[in-house]
Amino acid sequence: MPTGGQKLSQIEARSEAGEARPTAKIENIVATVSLDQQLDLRLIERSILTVEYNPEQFPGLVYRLDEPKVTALIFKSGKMVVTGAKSTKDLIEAVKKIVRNLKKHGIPIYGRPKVQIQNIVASANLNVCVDLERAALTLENSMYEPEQFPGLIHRMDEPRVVLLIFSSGKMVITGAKREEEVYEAVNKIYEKLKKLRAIRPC
Amino acid sequence: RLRRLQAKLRATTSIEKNIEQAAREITRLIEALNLPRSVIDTAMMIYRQAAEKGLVRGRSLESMAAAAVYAACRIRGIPRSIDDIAELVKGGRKEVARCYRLIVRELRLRMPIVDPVRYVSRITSALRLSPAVEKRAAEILIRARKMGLTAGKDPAGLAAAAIYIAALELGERRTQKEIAAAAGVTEVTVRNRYKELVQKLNITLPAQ
DNA sequence: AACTTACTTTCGAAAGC
DNA sequence: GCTTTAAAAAGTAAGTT
Repeated sequence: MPTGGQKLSQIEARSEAGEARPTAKIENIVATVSLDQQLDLRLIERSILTVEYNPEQFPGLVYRLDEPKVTALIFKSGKMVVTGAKSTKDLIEAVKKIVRNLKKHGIPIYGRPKVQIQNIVASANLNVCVDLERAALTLENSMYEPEQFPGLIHRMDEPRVVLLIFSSGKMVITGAKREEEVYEAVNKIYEKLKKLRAIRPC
Repeated sequence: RLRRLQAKLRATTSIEKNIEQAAREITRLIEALNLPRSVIDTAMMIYRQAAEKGLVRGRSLESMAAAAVYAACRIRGIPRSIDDIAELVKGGRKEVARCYRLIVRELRLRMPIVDPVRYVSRITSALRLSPAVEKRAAEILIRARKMGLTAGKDPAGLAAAAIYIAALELGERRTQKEIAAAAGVTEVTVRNRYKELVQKLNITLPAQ
């Protein structure tokens, strides 16, 4: 078990004994932001030429920021969805930049934006291969349909996340609301696969 | 209390009528796919359980019936892809797949993992290959699975590659194009699987 | 045959059809 | 349910060169 509080991404892939250790990386954070005010999307569309806005197709206005590289969907209710951030810091920085930019272009913003993380997507590597057939037969709440998708889909109860596990030992974790849940899920699935003897050397 | 009884009776009648109609649809699909009659019983049992759990509400009967047939084929080890079945209904592959996942999850069905060996005879017979090729292809697939080469790969592609190799070994060569068409995968997939099997199983093909 | 691009699966929120 | 966004995993597909 890794040292408490330390992020898996900072932990070495292998201990001195040579035992494989999982590594994880946050790939995408999806968050909602509330500005608590109505917005005139047509005004934003006229002021900022780089946005996309097709209300017939989708009610949100698409705003892309280069640094941090995120995409925001802005709605007339003053709520938005920000996707693409690789860290909480990037997310906060991006929201500040977007609000600052709107103001700079003459769109008045009154209150402080309220940010809520809705989903965290991460990739991880157990650094050992997984016997998917064995895992599929012994792991609860899992689905493995190689005709349709090469990964085993596992719905974990606690933390409540979904994992896409591949035979290479690499995986995708999604549905997490806190970064800690990602590391918790990776450690938990690693221990469980070991217990089920569904781990094999690569 | 009479009202409740009537409502319950009405609901039961409604479900029974739905199941009757589904039985006709399931029979149609099974005949169109040339599946053994025994699959009907399994598919009907699955559909009935799904209907009784209320999984049919708001979903097309056609797609749910197709999903039940696909699940029945899986349980009975009959090699039919979800596309083979989905192309016979208007909902499309995506909806049939969604219904199938719903059925498996809600009824907590333990689906056996698709065995590529099951696809072999279907492909070899379409190409008029000998039983010897069939037997050899199965051996290759069993060895491949033991070595962990089949995880995550499309069983049809694996079967196609094993047959390609077995046919070459036994002097009954078929082109990758012919085999790919019979298996319902692309030539690129047959080639990729074939290369990996030959390399990792140390298979030596006859010269030329 | 290589490359490129693109689609399969998973997740969540937004507003409206 | 759908529409739109982003991102990863590994396999398969399709179009070019």
